[in-house]
Amino acid sequence: MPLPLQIQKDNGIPVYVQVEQQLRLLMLQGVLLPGDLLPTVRELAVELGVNSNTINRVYRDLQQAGLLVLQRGVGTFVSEAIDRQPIRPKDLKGLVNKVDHLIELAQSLGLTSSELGQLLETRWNKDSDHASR
Amino acid sequence: MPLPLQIQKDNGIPVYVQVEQQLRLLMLQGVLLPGDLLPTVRELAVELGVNSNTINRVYRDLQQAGLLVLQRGVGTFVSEAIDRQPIRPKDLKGLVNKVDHLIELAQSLGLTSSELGQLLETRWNKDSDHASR
Amino acid sequence: MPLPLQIQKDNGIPVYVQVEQQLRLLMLQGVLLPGDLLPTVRELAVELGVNSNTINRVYRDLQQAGLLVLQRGVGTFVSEAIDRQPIRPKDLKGLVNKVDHLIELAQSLGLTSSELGQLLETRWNKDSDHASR
Amino acid sequence: MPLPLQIQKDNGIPVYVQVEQQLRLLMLQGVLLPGDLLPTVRELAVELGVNSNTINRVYRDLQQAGLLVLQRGVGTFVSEAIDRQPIRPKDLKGLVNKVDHLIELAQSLGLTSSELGQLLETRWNKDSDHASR
DNA sequence: GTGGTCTAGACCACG
DNA sequence: GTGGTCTAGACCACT
Repeated sequence: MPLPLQIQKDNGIPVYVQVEQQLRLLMLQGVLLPGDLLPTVRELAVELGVNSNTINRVYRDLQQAGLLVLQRGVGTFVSEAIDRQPIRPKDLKGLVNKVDHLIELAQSLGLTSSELGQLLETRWNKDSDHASR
Repeated sequence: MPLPLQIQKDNGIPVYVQVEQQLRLLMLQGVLLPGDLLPTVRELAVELGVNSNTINRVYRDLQQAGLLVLQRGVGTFVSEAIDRQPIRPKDLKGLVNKVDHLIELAQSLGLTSSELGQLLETRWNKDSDHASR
Repeated sequence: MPLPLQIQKDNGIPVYVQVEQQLRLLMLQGVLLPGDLLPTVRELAVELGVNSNTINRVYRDLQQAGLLVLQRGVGTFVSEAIDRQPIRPKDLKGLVNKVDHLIELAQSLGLTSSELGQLLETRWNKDSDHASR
Repeated sequence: MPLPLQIQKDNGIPVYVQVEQQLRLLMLQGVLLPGDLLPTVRELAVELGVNSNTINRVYRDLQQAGLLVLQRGVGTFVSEAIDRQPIRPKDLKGLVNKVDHLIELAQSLGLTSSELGQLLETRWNKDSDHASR
């Protein structure tokens, strides 16, 4: 089963960023577990319809972040030594639930996705401001 | 009173995007109301410590979006004819409340800001997928 | 004055690694100081006779390492916030002196550069082994 | 007694290079003497936890370099006819001593292993430049 | 004119 | 067959 990755070309966000973020999310969700073998660079490139250089960069970046292990001639694996545990399914479910409710509310108020995202970021930073003072 | 704008240079998101989004949010929140006079391009540029070209672009973009009106020799105003009403303070309060709770939850689970943002975007698009089917 | 960079193509070590290492060394030596403006991506590429993508990668890697600050449309600078001071000229001189003596000795014994390098790495790791136990 | 070989996977340097360099060093140090029998390809592969193809390549390379002799059905031996004498224990001791002192100094200055290696290489080449002029 | 992304394709290094 | 490097060149985003 191929990974559930979807990219949007020409939405402004670089493809490699999109893929990286989605892979991070999959690891966070426990869909990708430590030791798992990822698709070949070329495979994923074909699957997503992008150049293999782009996937190359994705894998490399995630390796530098300590999330993947690249073995030349062998393949690419989810790092065994991720210092962070994936979220427990129950917690994840609760989180997604809240997110969905929030989205529903925002949409009922006529907000766009980016507006909600901006609001979220603003509030997040506000919190961290307080925390760091 | 200066506008409550905060930008982060070198966080990857273009400055002009940050300013645009935040101005949109302020209008949405009713902090900026139709007819309000905005700071001069130069004033705002100095205040934020950015190139005035950048603010120029912000104002231009928002004018094209119909949100601002530029009157040469007079100043820049929030458009009187915004087709969309700002959110009612009560609704906004409820929304921000939910956002804050969500952030709290996400932080307690060890998520980063960008991860939560990514999750939000994923779920938002998932919804729209359903809606469009 | 151009930066004193020299690369050897086809010596096995990737060009981007060579350039990165040499730039790091220049910062260490204080030849490149915080705030200094580096050559344009394209300039350096031409100067070294490589593709600009390669230099692009060098700058990007060093940015991720916190050593450079890239400003689109402006240029590339040595980071002001390097947490590490360049070596004092006096110390550097002493170090280079020792290095030169060591090289002389190694050469008199008929060692090759890579053999000395290997010996150095072996001993270095031996030390860290002890230290970490 | 097994050979004192240590490899680090995923440190960027190919495994076969690490093994080759360390074997060369052992011969240089006189740990491996002409006529000595080396471990079987499979043995060494198992011991180091690498693919036997890798060890195969190591032995092949070192044979081509004239350092090893492969006798089918018998085993692999250190060549009797190495044109270069191992370093005398006394000289080696002196060299290692200097290396250790250098490492100590470099570490006290906060250098990393690779930085010192880079410095060493730079100086080495500088010398050869002079010599060749 | 800055840096940034992406492509198509060649060639290399490793197993 | 893996991943890795590099090129030439196009096009984009930002100042």
